Amino acid sequence: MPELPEVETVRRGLQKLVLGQKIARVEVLYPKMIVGDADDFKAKLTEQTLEKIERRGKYLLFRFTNGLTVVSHLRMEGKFYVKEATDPVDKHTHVIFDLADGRQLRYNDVRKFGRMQLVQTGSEEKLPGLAKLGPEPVAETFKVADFYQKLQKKKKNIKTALLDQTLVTGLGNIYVDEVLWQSKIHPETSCQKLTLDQATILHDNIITELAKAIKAGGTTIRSYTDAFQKTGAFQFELDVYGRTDEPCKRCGTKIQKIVVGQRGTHFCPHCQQVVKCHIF
DNA sequence: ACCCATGTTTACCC
DNA sequence: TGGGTAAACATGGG
Repeated sequence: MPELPEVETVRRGLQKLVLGQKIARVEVLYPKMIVGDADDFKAKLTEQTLEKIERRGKYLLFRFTNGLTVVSHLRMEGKFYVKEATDPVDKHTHVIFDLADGRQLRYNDVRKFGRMQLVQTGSEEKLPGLAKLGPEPVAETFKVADFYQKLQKKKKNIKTALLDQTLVTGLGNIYVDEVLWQSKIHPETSCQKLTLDQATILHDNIITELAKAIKAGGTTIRSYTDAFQKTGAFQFELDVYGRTDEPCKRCGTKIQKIVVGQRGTHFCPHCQQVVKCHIF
């Protein structure tokens, strides 16, 4: 579910709901959710105030007083909700933050893939997941020249490379299929065979697509909701993802679904052709 | 019953 | 050592 636009939508919702709140107590119902010692996590966060919520790639960064940061990754199905303490607790709720005003910030995750970790603010950049992240997908940080140079060194297909978060951060399976379709690039194209023109088109499409998806509140395919338990609207704007056997919106050819790098991959066999060799 | 699923980390290989 | 790839994580839905 959550790729960058969904994580950003969650961040904005939480920012409105719980900013400035003091943590009265933390309950951890599924300790594996916490990287490190869950008791330590609970003890250190108690009585701290949430000052800011930031985001890096698909990671949420909860900034607390005393230089503490909770790094949270929602992975496939993680969600944050804000509930009254008296509301019934869902069976997939794994962490509960009691707020001083009587409400609770609850972390819910059907598949239990998500993780949360308490670190000293600033040191999150050294965590394995964050250390190798590429630039945020905005014009200020994501530069074509750098993107193209890195593509020249990658020995992978473009879809797998875009999913690994090192060229640029934030794309997941849905948006990768979308930006490759928009750019008329076959998902199995070798990175090294992309031209500077193709890299430029792809770069621009990545920036605009993710910005549009944020504006729409993200994409809900099966279960994504934001902090208000509201679904996104971008699923209505998808061009290829999930459109297997439906006509390509550009040329009418049936959209195909194949597997690339273990991931279901949608593309138009007419608009997106593999570059198999260079003819000089 | 079997296969699939929006993501990352780990183990293993070259 | 660095890069690439497949399995692992855990659960629900079609």
